[in-house]
Amino acid sequence: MKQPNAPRAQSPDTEPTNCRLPKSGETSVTQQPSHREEEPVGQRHRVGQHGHIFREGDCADRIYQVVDGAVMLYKLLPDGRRQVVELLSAGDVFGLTPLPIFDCSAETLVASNVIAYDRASVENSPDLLRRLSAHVHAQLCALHEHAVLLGRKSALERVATFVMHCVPGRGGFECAGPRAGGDSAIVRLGMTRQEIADYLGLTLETVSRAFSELRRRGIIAIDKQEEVRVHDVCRMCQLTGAH
Amino acid sequence: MKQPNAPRAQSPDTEPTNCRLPKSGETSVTQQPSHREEEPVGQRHRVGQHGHIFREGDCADRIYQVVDGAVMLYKLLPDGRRQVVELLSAGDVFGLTPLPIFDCSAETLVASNVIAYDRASVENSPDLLRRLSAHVHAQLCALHEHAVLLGRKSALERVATFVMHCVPGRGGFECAGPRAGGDSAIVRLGMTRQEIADYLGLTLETVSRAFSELRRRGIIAIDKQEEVRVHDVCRMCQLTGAH
DNA sequence: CGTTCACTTGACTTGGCTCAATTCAAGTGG
DNA sequence: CCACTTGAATTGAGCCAAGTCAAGTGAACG
Repeated sequence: MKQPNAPRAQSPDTEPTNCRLPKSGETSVTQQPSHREEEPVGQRHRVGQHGHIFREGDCADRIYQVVDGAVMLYKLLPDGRRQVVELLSAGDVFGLTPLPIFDCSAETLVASNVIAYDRASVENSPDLLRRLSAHVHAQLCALHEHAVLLGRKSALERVATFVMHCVPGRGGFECAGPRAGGDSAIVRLGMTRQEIADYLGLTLETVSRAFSELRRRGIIAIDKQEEVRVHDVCRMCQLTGAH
Repeated sequence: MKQPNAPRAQSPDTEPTNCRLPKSGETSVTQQPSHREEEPVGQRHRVGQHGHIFREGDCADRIYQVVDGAVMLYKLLPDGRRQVVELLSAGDVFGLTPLPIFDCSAETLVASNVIAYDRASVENSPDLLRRLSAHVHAQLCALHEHAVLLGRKSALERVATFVMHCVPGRGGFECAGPRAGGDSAIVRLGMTRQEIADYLGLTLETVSRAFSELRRRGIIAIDKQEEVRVHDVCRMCQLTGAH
């Protein structure tokens, strides 16, 4: 047998154009204030929910940065299996590749603003390159972390880790630790079970079962399907496998 | 149950010093020719087989680049589960992190030469930063690819993918395709089954079984345990799931 | 020639996948 | 306001790929 959800991954609306966003001077172009004279300007674009910014294989002549919103990068195998390889938020950079084509597809999770830079000009602007690098290094570490999740964690640990990532300021390098007296948080997931599953390397059923298990244990409550109330953040953190 | 090989991952020789390599001017320091006047010089170090360059949590005041040899980056979970997050060869960059400490450990697979740059000076040298960036972008794409492997591929597909990565110039962006008349190759793995397993998110037994299965199918022959003869590269490539 | 260390193989167990209903939430229209 | 549709999430039953545990094999070395 092949493996997980081969026939289940939803096939996105296919319109194989080559560059989704309008080129310079077509629509919604906002000049960014340049830090120096030679600083390349980025074009600011608004992309609606579930809009594709580019697809795997498209000509990679631009580099993007998230201004606000949320973007996911994913790759597909020929038989339809999908893996979400990165979840991006404000500041994160995407579209980087050593090849002339993108290695993955980029789709917004919610309506978002992104800045598009000309690839060649980024490589010639030390200042911009340096500013982007800081974010890229953070993303590298996030990818390392995610490899551990995909390679070594159980389903429950994966879901617990995912939920913890949605709790701001906890579980990271400088976690404040358990706050005394009601260490709870309300978390908006902003993704369907299928999207979460494709990010965590699971099936949507397994993700659902993990949420149910967490609820059964009294660690979370599911308010509105997309909204999770974490009763005890610290206890949840224990379940991630990282502590 | 927790999950895979919790008690099996070998615990490396533990000597919790903070910076493994000698600082400037201690041993084996070779000045690199500087491209410009202000170009920061790197210190060249020779590291023996299975030598640690740094460990997760060490003070991250340097950035490294592989000159020759092979380096693996890995992370450990508190219970001992290990995931190899990157396999690096000549040109690859490591030690990048937004935090003041390394997010993973770096260990050589074979005796290697690496260049160590002062972190602060790299961030101030546009020229060096640009040169490193090209490699970093390639590594980002490799991490995306690896996330697909870890999240969505079967054991046999993972091992087939791994072996294909060891065949130079095949299976990539511009694969020449099946060569007429005896499309075979000899591949040196350079890793133990345990290391391969920790890279592929499997157990060493499963890796062993996958190799045996490939041999049973007549696709490979195992000459000297570390050396694999691939009889039909193209047929192997089919098994990776990517084609 | 025995010890060691890495690898292989077999028997058994199990976590997560597959398939198949149900349930739930949010429209839509009569 | 209530039936009906639709899409997402949940739950259950059964199965299989990969993990665990336990021998067994084989090459390397003193």
